[in-house]
Amino acid sequence: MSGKTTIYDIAKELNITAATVSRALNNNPKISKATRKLVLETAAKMNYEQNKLALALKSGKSYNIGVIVPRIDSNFFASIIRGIEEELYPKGYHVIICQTHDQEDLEIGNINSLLNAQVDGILMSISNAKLEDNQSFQKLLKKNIPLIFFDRKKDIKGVSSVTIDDFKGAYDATKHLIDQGYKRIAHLSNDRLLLIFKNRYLGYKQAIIDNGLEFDESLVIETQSKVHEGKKTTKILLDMERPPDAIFSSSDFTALGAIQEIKERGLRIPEDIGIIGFSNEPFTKFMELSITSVDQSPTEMGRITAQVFLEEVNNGKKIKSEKHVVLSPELMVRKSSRREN
Amino acid sequence: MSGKTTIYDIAKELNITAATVSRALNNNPKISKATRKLVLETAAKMNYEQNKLALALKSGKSYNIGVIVPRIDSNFFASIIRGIEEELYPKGYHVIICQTHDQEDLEIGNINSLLNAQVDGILMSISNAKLEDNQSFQKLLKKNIPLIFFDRKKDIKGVSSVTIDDFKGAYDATKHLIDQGYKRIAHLSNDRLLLIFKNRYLGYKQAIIDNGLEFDESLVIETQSKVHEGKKTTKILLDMERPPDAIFSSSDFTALGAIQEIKERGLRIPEDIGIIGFSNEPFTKFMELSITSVDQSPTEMGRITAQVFLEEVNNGKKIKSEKHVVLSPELMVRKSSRREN
DNA sequence: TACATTTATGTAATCGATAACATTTTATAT
DNA sequence: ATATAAAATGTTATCGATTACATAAATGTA
Repeated sequence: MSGKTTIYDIAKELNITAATVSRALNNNPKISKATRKLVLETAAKMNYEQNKLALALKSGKSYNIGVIVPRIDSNFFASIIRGIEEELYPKGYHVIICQTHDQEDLEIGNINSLLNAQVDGILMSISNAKLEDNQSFQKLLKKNIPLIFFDRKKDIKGVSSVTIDDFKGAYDATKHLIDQGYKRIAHLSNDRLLLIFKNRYLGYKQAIIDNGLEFDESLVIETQSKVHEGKKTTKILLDMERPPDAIFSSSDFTALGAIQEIKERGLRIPEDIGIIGFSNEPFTKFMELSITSVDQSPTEMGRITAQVFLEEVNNGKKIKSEKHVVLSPELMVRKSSRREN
Repeated sequence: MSGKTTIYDIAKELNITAATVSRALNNNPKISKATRKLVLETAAKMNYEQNKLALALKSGKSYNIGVIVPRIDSNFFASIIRGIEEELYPKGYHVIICQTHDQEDLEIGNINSLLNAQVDGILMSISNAKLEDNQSFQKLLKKNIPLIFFDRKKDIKGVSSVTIDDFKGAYDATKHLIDQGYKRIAHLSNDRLLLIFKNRYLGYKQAIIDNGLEFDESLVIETQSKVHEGKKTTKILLDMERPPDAIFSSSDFTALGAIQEIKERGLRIPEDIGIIGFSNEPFTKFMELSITSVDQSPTEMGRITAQVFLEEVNNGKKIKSEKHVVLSPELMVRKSSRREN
């Protein structure tokens, strides 16, 4: 009554064995055309549907993959997940989502929880830089379950990654500001234990140096990726004896906070101060004063992460080779930094 | 070597049977303290971890639930998913995400695919109004698998839903415009075969009528939830013989398009024309000209949807009772409609 | 016709955990 | 010390599908 037709039901109905039914359903060559046809028809009639759970237990492949992100309700991560899902669904995979909220214990808990659920792979963006506990990762590797980092990675032997060239993104952004004539460029940084922020900092610094500007460490301030934090930090910058005339922010949200503070002080953007954010969040384009930002093509990143996973799976037991895909970011020049003409 | 310790391994190690191991691990009372301790220690030593797949096959509960949305990379749906995940993860559930991209075949495909994966329930926002094919839904119900609609629902007997009071949201928004002195209010609608848009239209209409304004059907135009569509439609409105002096849009994106068109014509907001959107997308608050919008508290909606699911699961075989939660929307009044003082 | 092949089907084990039922061991009462 | 109850453990079937191996049926060959 409650659905759930199994191959045994079909077998009984036709007075054959479950093995034969299984073979018929799987296009196994060792079966007569007549029987196959009969089984297929009966299966359809009885609304048979394969129980993937049983298959998974038998085969050791669940066709589920886990995706771990700090949070899902940010355009960046949501877009990555979109890309992953679109790439994997056609191949028969389902995507399980876990959020860590930047909590280390949840990060580890999620990994274990996904392992218990027998996922075929884990794609994740690590949230905690201090996550010294490589144990959970090692466990994955020992079990030969593909682990792939996207965006926020950790250097672990045998683990592939898909990231963007944060250094280049930052370098290009800073260079653009310099080209626009800005001389004293500040940088709203973030926890530099995380590679992405470290590299953005380094790219910024290199651009300053390469172009003969004075590099002033006091113009670099670490803050959190929140609007009000950006505002607070900008207050500090503007109150300096020699305030900056441009700000390259490692986050669109802090860039927005900076804009708010700058406007409150009656300063003009981009005439008096230039602003660039990072991530190309949708709102940067929507603002009347549109914000120049670095696009990370997150959907593409998700797609490629999924592809790298598929490659590893298809590679099977072969040599576990790391693959590191580095995508090129694109500077989206908008009003907040375009001073010419 | 490759991990995967099973209860049989532990049993062999201790010269007992798997059943005893299972009992020890599950705190079954029928076991001696000594054996339990021994098993627990050995399990820890051998890095045992329960295979949820085997458990799922045996128990018929996968502890996976499917969530089907049109797309995940919109703040609204991402926030709902966030709420769902946060509510269900602590209860041991994993959330599987599927996107339909508003395609009917994908919608049906997703349901079947999730069914095969033996999910314990499906939470979804239907994307296609024309989805006459109730077959897939009936299949779910027949199998006694909880199906719960959120936001975009369909009236199906036995199916619970969590929605917001779109009528009220629209009514309040329109009433607010009227209170601000706007006299000729247009409505950017959307496919009214979908209940949410139908109800927003009805709420708008009722507010117009209740407040003695003239209801003019030509001021209601269906469009798609895209910025450029909103712009295009607004063009039509502004070119009318008697153009509107306010626009209540069923989407924040069309509201944004409307603003762009209005500004290009040199009209002032909110002085000449008032604007209200729907959904309270993050950017509405970030804009310099912040947009008044109707908040749908999506994270809360997700949470409650999950709770309704849990209730149905715990209800077990009991009377299948529909539950319809209707959340109250909140009007977020911002600059785009605040004309007084 | 008799024997070798090929083809189709059946049998039974397996994946890992659980649980009803059976059996053994230990504790308690007489 | 013996009967009996209670506690602990073992045996085995089960969830649903797959598959190596065994067997039966069909076909081919001499």
